[in-house]
Amino acid sequence: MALRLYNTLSGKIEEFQTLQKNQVRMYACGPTVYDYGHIGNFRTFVAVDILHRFLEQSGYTVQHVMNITDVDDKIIRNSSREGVPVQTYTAKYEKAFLEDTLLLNIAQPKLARATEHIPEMAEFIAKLEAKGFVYRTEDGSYYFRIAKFPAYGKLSKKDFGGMQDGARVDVDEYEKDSARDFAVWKAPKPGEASWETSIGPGRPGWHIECSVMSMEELGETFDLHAGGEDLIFPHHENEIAQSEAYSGKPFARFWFHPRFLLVEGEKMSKSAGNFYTLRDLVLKGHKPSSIRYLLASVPYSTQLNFTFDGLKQAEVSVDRLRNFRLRLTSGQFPAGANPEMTKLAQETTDRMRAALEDDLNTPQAQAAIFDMARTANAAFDSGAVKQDDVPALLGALDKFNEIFAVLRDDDAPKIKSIAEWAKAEGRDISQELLGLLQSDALSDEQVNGKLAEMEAARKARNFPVSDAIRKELTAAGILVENTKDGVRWRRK
RNA sequence: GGACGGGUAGCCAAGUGGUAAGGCAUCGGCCUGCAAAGCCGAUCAUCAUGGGUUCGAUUCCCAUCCCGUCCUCCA
Repeated sequence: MALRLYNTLSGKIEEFQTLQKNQVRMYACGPTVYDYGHIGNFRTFVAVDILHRFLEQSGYTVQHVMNITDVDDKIIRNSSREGVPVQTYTAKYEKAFLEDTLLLNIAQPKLARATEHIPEMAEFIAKLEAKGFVYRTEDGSYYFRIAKFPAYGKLSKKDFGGMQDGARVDVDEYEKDSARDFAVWKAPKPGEASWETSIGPGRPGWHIECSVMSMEELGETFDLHAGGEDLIFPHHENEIAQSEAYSGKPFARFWFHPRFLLVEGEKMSKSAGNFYTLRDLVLKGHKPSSIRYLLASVPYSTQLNFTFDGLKQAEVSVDRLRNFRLRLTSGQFPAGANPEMTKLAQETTDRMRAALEDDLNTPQAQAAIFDMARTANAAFDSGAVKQDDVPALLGALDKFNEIFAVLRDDDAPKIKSIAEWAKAEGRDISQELLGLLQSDALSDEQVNGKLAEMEAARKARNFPVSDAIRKELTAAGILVENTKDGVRWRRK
């Protein structure tokens, strides 16, 4: 079997195929760095990351490029309002974005910054102009002539054939030949950032950077292009027009568009008061792993309802799997092997693979691992898990984690950097976050020392002392479990 | 208004032409010095509403209501 993916271009689920065997070349639209990333942004980036990880798990080498849009109207407006150069302004948010992706265990793609490719964009536009796809207006802007590109609309399934260019043309854009034509290059305006180039001064239009950078990094035709569903039109439609007009060849073969999320059942918006950046959530005391898990719990192809209740549930779910893993790594098992367990691990791995191959059905993959955990936990209790079964079970869990990336107990160190940032920015830090930070306060040695004391007290049946120590450790975010095989612990 | 996607238990949700995964929550039990973790059992779904097709629909078709995305710069 192979991965079957919904392709926006064909409007169908298709078998994913690459141009070169075992190699994927993909381009994902990244952030416009004008503010901190919100959870909607990260829903998209997590979805793309899951695709990336599953492709690697499937044996592909993945060449993954992501743009950083570091010049646009909003950036120019905000930076001038703050009185700082564009680069200073964008550097801050780019840094924050990259830290955020680390928080969520998003594998880092190769980055391509718009402002570092301005000369190439100018050349690209010059060639399009030479081919007649682009025209220059009196003020020095350049527009793409949609009428020259009959396939326009094939991605968004819009029919522009019957469109009449009416008299209803935007006042600012009176020079365009057709209202539908879009800017590939914007003439400079007083006080705005602009670049001197071979086609004159100005700055790039919104779409040109992606055409230029993706083709530069991945070739004129590559395997997959991703971005939020809102980018289908006009952004990706325009990219296709520019790129295919330029090269005369098909641009990306697969188009991957994660759907939007809702927050508490409603559209996320600042005015509705349900707008959250990733950092907002962390400051409220939510773990990055819970957030990632929740974002991955609904297929990318359907809308996700992001709720705080769901976030709590996600944390408990992740804990369950972490506990299961702890049992596997710290337990003592009778010698030998139980074929049932090996079979269970294999079936689980197969189920997860089949689920993900089915257009990345993440909840079914999760169901498979939970089924395994339940069955294996029951087998644990009855002593039916043997030494030789452990690697197989752990292996299935690892396969799961290669995709979902939530099982490491590393939330506390990650949160620490956010807490420091919050302090520097003068943001409020919740009690919950302070509590989470606690779990990193004691070193492994200190924890083990306390545990030794506790065990000694328990052996002496000095329960008041052992209970006091347990309480102390719990307060420090350490979960202690006493089992018949001895004591084990992990950071909550 | 047009195009498209969705409405499944208290919550998040998968899925199917033959009455429905998984997680969370709730209740009871087992285990346990306590706790934690785990297991077992139970409760919980007329699958938005109204029609139609069919031996049979939650799954296909139509209508209605609701939600979301896009219809030029929002992931």
